[in-house]
Parts: sequence; structure tokens; C-alpha cells
Amino acid sequence: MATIRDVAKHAGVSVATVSRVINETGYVHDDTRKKVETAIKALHYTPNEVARSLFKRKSRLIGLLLPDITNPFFPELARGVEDEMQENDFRIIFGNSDENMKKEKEYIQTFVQNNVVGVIASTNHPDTDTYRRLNIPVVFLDRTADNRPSVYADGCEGGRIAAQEMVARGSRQITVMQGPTHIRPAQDRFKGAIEALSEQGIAFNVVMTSSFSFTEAGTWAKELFEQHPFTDGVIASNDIVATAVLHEALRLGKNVPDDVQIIGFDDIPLSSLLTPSLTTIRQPAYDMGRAAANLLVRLIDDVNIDNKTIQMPVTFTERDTTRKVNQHG
Amino acid sequence: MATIRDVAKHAGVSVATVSRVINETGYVHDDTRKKVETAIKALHYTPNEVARSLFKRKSRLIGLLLPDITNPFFPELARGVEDEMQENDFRIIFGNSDENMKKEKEYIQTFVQNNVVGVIASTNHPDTDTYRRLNIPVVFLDRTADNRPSVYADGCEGGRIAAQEMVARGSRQITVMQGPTHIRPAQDRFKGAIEALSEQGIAFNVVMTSSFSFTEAGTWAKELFEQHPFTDGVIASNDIVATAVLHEALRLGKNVPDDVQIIGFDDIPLSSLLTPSLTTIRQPAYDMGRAAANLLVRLIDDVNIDNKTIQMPVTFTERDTTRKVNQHG
DNA sequence: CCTCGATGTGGAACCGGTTACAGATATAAA
DNA sequence: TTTATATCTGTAACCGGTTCCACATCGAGG
Repeated sequence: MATIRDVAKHAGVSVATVSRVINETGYVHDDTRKKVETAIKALHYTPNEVARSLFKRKSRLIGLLLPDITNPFFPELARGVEDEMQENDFRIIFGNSDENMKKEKEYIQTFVQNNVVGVIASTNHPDTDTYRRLNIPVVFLDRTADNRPSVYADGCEGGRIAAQEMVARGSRQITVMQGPTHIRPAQDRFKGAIEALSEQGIAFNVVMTSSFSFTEAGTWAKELFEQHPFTDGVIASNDIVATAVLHEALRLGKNVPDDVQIIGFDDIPLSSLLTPSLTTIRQPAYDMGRAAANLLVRLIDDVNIDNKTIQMPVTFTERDTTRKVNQHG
Repeated sequence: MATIRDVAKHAGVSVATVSRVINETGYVHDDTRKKVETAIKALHYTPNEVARSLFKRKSRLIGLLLPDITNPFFPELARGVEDEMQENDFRIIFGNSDENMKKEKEYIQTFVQNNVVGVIASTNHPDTDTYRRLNIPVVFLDRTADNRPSVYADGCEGGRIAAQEMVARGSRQITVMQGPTHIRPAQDRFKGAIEALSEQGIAFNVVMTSSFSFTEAGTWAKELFEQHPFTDGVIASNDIVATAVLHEALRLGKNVPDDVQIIGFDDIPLSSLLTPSLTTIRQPAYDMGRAAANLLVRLIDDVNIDNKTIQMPVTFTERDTTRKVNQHG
């Protein structure tokens, strides 16, 4: 690889001048600039980002920490982040945290060691030292931390909507699936749902689930219908769990939505492809990713930002696992 | 952030000694080592990877280039890569190429500028200068390039199997969907399928598709049944397209698999969750990712490697969009 | 013709690590 | 006691950029 000194020699100028040309800083005579530019082309020179990063104590890298790219909700987020970052000439160091604080910590550390200029993280513990001590901007994605930069959808509101719509469509023996206790958005949805049900005086059961994996979700779905066989409405903590519930219901010969209604959360690509297609509370994942990236870029550039916490809308996405509302009033 | 000089001062030794302690190289007296270690802890010192990388001309970063993380086949791959790399203390710079050579080139360039020590790429053009000129190891993933390090499943063989199984299950008016012409694995599958059909003297139609997006796939599915209404078997170029075909068939009131059989490719998580669940040619995506990462790590460590191209098995995964074979012999 | 600000360029320090090399001491062998 | 070798430590150059500062030249205004 050619270095800036090679270019300088080839062009018959000093390294300082070459640097000025590449960065378009300071004064450079037109003729000189041309000499340098031809030298750069001749040697196929591209500046070494590592050297730059060392001196400036700033790279063009940002860290992205997501729970699990294998969970279909996250690729959309990731893609949103990537597209926006790409357009702003940032690259992404990526890691899966598995909702595990130790892994998170390790990743954040290596991010810092690599001079990243910002971090986007889906963490359940934004208030730990791991994040507080960072002296680079952090944007929390799909998670909130009061008053710190974050992009998220209102899980609580989503849960409420799910409950209301389910009741409006006639379910009276509702089972709410409580997602993993250590995952914040799951708890918000749960809280929203049971609050709304309580307010309306509707009885409900609760089934706990302890992860979002496809394989385990089946077990909880079985458990649900064993423990609460007369359930006529299930509010799941996300679309993965909802899918498992749907499958189990069909396996048991139940008619969906006539015997059981099901509402999921997220609207992952899979949801619209199921039969019957899944009614869900949609989060605009791609847009959330983009918004988070955009916010981070602005924080990096130290733009004055009025609105550091961006709440994205959740929308009730009516499909075929719920009945039509006018059938029941 | 504390630097190595801070640590040296705090411990009353030279930077060289500190460096020796961190890297466990050369001689260091036990007492000295302890002094340094306490200093490191006291100052919360972690070495700056950028400075290291600059001097050594080698980082602990690798580049991962995938077509589109939003396509459900790739998160599994990515996760496999990440897990293996994590275990070997490498971090990943990630990018989506959209099967677009220009984007690829840009990414590869920035990878190099960041001193990555290796690259894993799903490219359709492994023989371009972009990859040939690289003087760091490259592993092609889900793609081949003769005799260069790669991990892939045999698309051709997969296509053949799909064709054979479909014929064995009684379809005689088969439509083969040809994936995007610029995507190698898609063409391999297509070739394998039509070869096998020709050998067996079975007539077939071809429908072209030009991307793997969920939204567009629906259009081609419609086209398929308009142009070839009597099709009784569809070999799709991947599970996304197969899903669209399944939906269209059901919409048209066809019985699957009795009127039309459908075979997909990949076995993405979605496939087993459809109704009817999708018969497909499975690629072990996660394992492929892991294998590619493992191979790259060995190449980086300059281990003598006998087997640089790893072919993973494709397996016929029988589900409910095909009939049982004994029904037809 | 002189002065001054704008323009143009290069030398060298610096970012935070690693390592070649030299010098010092301790220990073992002769 | 001398010599050879192993152990231990520090100085300084180096990786490839950026930028401060000093110095030189040029054109305009007095």
C-alpha cells in the first residue's frame, strides 16, 4: 500500500501538502493540487484510516449492538441503521448481545478500543456504568432511557391497543403472554395490556415466556392451552410467540379467529405470510433504525438537538387472526 | 482514557515493560509484573487497538459483506460468522452489498483502509480485481470461486434433487423459476433443476424473477399461474419466492400439494411455519457461517490448510407442499 | 517603494502503541 | 576468578496520518 510519503515524493511536495489536498483544508495552489492528484491516482493511494483515527482520536466507525440478528425483528432495524450510516460515510462494527450484560460490556469495550465515534445499542440496562461512562454519544434503539437519546416505539401503548382491540372484537377470556422479564419492551407491552384489561374490568390469565426463540415458543404455546383451555384471546409479546400460539391453536383443532383471537407484536415479515395472517401491533423497524442512525450522526456532529428521544408510532395492523369489529360492536 | 505511558509512570517503569506485560512477551520480573498489573487496574487501562493496528499493520477486525441482511437467509449466516469470530477475539465490520458491484468495491476499500485482517464475502464476482488484488485472506460464503477459499452449498445438486423429488412425486407439468441472472447460486440451482428434468425427459416451463424481495415475488407468482395455468409443480429459486407462489396458488383456490407441488430452497425459519409448511432444499446457513469464519481464522493464522473449499450438504426437507412419495411411486 | 494581509509550502511534533537494540545484573559453568 | 548465558529493563525509532508554526512569496493600497 502506498503511503502519504510515497505520494509526497512522487509529486515532489511535502506530506503536509498532500494532507491538505486530501482533506481540502488550508491553502494549496491549483498547480500543486493537480500534481498531487495525479500522484494519488498513479499510486492508487487511499489514506490509512487507522493512522487518521489514531491522531484524531476519532474514527469513521460506529458500534451497533443488537440482541440477536437471528430474531426477524432486528435485521430490519440493522438495515435501517446501515443505510443511513452508509450515506453518511460511517461503517459499522456489529455485535449480538443475546440480552446478556457481560457480552454487552465486552463489546462496548472493544468498540471503545477501536475508537468508534458513537454507539447504537438495544440494551435493557442503559443506566449502568457501561453506558454512563462512555464519552461518545450513544443512541438506544428499541429501548428507552429517560431523557437520553433513544428511538423506540411505545410498548405500553401498543399493549393497550392490543387489549382494547381484542376486547372490542369480543374476547372475554384473554390470556396475556408475559415476555422475558429482563427484556424491557416485552414488559412494557405486558404492562400496557394488563392495565387496559383491568380498566375495562376484563379478566385475564398470564403465561410467562422466558425467551423469544422459535423452538422454545412452541412449549409455551402448549402450556398456554393446557393451563387455560377456554382462552378465547391471546395477546402475545411478539410475533414469534404469536406464531407458535397460532400453530398450537390450529393443531388443537381450534378455529382462528372464531374460537381464539391472536394478536402479536412487531409485524415481522413472516406475520403477513402466515395462514391465517397474523394481526399484530406494528413497529416501523426499518424507520426506527434509520432514525436512530440519523440521530447518532447529528449527535456526533454536535448539532444542537432539541428532540433526543424519538418515539415512533405503533399501529394496529388488522389481519386474519382477529375477527372484524362490526361483528361484535 | 489512560495510555500506556500513564500506566508506565504510575508503575514506575518504562512503556516497553508495560507492553511486555500486556502482551506476555519477553522477560519481565514477577515483582515488576505485579506493579504493572496493579497500575493497569487502578487506571482502568485498556490498550488502544488503533495504535496497535497502526504499528502492526494488522487489526483484530474482519470485514463481512452480505447481499442483504433483510433476506431471511442471511441473518443465520451472519450469526454463525459472528459467533465463531467472537470466540476468536475478532470483531466484524458489516455491510450490505445489495448484489451490487459498486457497493461491494466501496466496502472492500474501506475494509482495507481499516486494516481488516480478513474478509468474508458473498459476491457474484470473486474473480474481479477487487478481490484478486487483496493481500489479505478472503473467504467466499454462499458462493464459490474455483480453488479459492470458500464455503458453499452445492446449488446445482440442490436443483437436481428438487427436480427428482418433484418428478418422483408425480408432477409432470413443472415450472422452474429462474432466479436473478446475476446471482450465482440462483443460476446453479436453476441449471441443476433443468438438467435433471431434461435427463428424465420431463417437459418444463421457465419463469424469470429478477430479485428476491417479498413484495416483488408476488408479481412473479401471479405471472406464473397466468402464463402456465396447468402447472402442477413449481421449483422456486428460494423460499421467499416459493412462499409467494404458495400464497398465489391458495388464492387461486388450488389445493397444495394435490393440484400443485412446491419446492423451495434454503429452509429459512419462515418455511416450517407456513400452512401448509414448505418443502424445501435445506442449506445449513448457521453452520456455513461458522465454517467460513473458522476457515478465515485459520487462513489468518497462516495454518497450513489442505481443504480450502468447503462444500456443505444440501438436504431435501420434506414437508407439506409436496405429496408423499409412496402415493405415486 | 514600502507595508500588510492573503496565499502557499515544508519541517517536525504528535497520536499510542510495539519492538530492535543496548546496557545492566544475576546465575551457572569452567 | 573469569566467562558465558539467561534474565530484566529502558531508550528511541517506527507505524501513517494531521496540524502547528515558521517562513516565503504575491498583490493591493498608501
